Amino acid sequence: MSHSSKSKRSPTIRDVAAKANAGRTSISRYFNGEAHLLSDKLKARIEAAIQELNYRPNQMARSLKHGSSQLIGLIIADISNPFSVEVLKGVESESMKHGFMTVVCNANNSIKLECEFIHLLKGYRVDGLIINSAGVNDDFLQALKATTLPFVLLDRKIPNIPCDMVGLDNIQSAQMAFKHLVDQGFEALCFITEPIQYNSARQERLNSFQSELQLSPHIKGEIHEIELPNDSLLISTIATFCSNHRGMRKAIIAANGVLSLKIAYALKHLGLAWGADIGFLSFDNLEWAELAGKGITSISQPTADMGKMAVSILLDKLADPKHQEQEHLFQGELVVRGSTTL
Amino acid sequence: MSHSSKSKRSPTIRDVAAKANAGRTSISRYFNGEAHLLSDKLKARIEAAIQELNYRPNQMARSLKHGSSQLIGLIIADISNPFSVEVLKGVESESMKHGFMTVVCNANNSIKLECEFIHLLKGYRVDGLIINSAGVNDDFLQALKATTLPFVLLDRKIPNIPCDMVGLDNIQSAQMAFKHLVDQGFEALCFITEPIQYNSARQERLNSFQSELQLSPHIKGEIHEIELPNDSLLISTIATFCSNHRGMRKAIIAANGVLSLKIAYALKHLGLAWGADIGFLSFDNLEWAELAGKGITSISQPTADMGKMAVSILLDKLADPKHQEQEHLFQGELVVRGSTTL
DNA sequence: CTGAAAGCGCTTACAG
DNA sequence: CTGAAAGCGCTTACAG
Repeated sequence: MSHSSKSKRSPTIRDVAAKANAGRTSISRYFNGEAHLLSDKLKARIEAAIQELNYRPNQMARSLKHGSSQLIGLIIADISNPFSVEVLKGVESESMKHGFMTVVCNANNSIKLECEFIHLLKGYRVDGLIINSAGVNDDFLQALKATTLPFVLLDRKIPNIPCDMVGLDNIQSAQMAFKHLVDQGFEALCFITEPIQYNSARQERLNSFQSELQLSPHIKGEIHEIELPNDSLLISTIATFCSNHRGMRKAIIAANGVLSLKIAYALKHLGLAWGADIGFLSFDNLEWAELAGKGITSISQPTADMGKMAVSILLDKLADPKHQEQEHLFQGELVVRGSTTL
Repeated sequence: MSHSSKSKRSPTIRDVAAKANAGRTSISRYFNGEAHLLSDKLKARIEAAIQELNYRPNQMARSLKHGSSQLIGLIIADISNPFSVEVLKGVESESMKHGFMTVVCNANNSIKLECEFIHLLKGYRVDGLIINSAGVNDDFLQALKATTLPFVLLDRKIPNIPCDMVGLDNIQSAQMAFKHLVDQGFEALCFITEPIQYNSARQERLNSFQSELQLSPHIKGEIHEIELPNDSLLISTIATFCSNHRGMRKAIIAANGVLSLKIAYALKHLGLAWGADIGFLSFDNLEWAELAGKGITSISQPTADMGKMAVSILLDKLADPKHQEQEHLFQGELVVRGSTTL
């Protein structure tokens, strides 16, 4: 009984060898960069047989024998986040360039699912992992450790453990955001983030904001952690912030793009126009940032480059498992739009 | 020499068998739903050994033997399109539910890359393919045929060949869009699409629009195929459309979401406010549709459901290769916003 | 330049 | 209830 959907099973190296009147070794050589060792006649027969049978080597068998699957696992915290999509594109193109395929898994913001993916990917013997973690908790660390697979962290890191990682320079970025708002004459700033626990990027952005605040006593600041989705809390938080700072020039800072979308809706709901009634600055550049109202000032990240860099670091690690851990931080770029120029 | 990054290679079924003082068959049974055949004592020893070694079966070996990889390949024309992301989420969640992993490939709108992915995925012996094709040309059909893999088409179909496919009811959707605009009193309609060649969805939307136009002689209509990116052509096309129809109530229809974004920028560039100076209707619902100007009226697709349905049809096909081809069309939903209520 | 044979880590009849 | 052995489709020493 055949397992393939069509009646014929896929041809194997054996079939090709038979048809080409050659040994299996020669077929294998043909596909493994050793074609030059073959005589022209043999090579011609092999090529004909491959053509005729439409043969493709079975990667599963290949991986099993060779020990490497030429697969890179990419675990994404939330594929709905445009940030992640751009990262994915960078990872995929760079992987392909080096002969690897990417297996993308969307953890849907669930650490549990993320751990499951780690195990699944290990099962398929991916050569390495690139992880934009949904959250670095103990379960996650446990799972990661259990795989013994080389990995690179993206955007988020593990506290107190040197790891390969690529991300944004959150300290610099938050400083830049803060400075820009102060320069624009804002006097009261409301920093809103999703829960920072288990998430180093959010922590760094928040901490950096807090430090700046302490250095600028004349600026009023508020910090709020809000777990999404929670539109009503978002709305009431902003409303309260506004009523607490009447008469002052106020601005909101959204710690990431997903939040920015929600905040934009909240502001709309409250009838507050960014760039007129209130300032608004967003981490992550959104494709619609110029279209909404007067435009939304953003901290832009070189997302695709971050994906590429992650692959590059992973390949270093694959080539040399003892390679020193690398931490590559990219600078954020401030894109000024109407929302912060009252 | 070890291939793993850490010094220890992964434990195999052999190691577990040795440690549990059992045969490999029993270990295999334990992992294949035949644990009930094992005596409690044997089972206990096996579990202990698995724990101790942190053993996970090698899926590559499993696939090789079993003939099925439990992998579904998903080829996406353009992952930057939010439509695709939603589809991906549907496909992934439904696949997982049935014990399959999804291997996502982003063709980046390149038919060439798409063909390459088809071959690569075949190499890894995925059990089936879900394809949101970048374009159905001869190369694509050739590649698809060569794989002999079961497949389901998403959003786009192959002319003249019955295939499993899921997509939008484009005829109905375009009619609904047309009717809505006419009902709102628009007199001149400008339908803009990316090139329709090799793309059934675009063809259907365009054709349906054209048919409606013929049934409504009092409505002026224009149709434009524009290959992206081409901001200047977009701008000049719209400008010309407007000057050709002075004094009439005008509206633009964007054939998909990617185009809508570009058109929104073009309108902004021209200083035309949708919902005031001109009407604007978009196929595909965009997350920011309510935030931009007065909001953008959209034809919304049940994208995640489409992904799930695709998996479901593929599984039917896997269970019974002779299963009758299914074509599942979803109804579009009109979401009215400010852009079409002048 | 070429090929036979062993073996990668599993599963599945088959035998007990 | 349990396990030895063959074999999935490859690659890699090894031998000629």
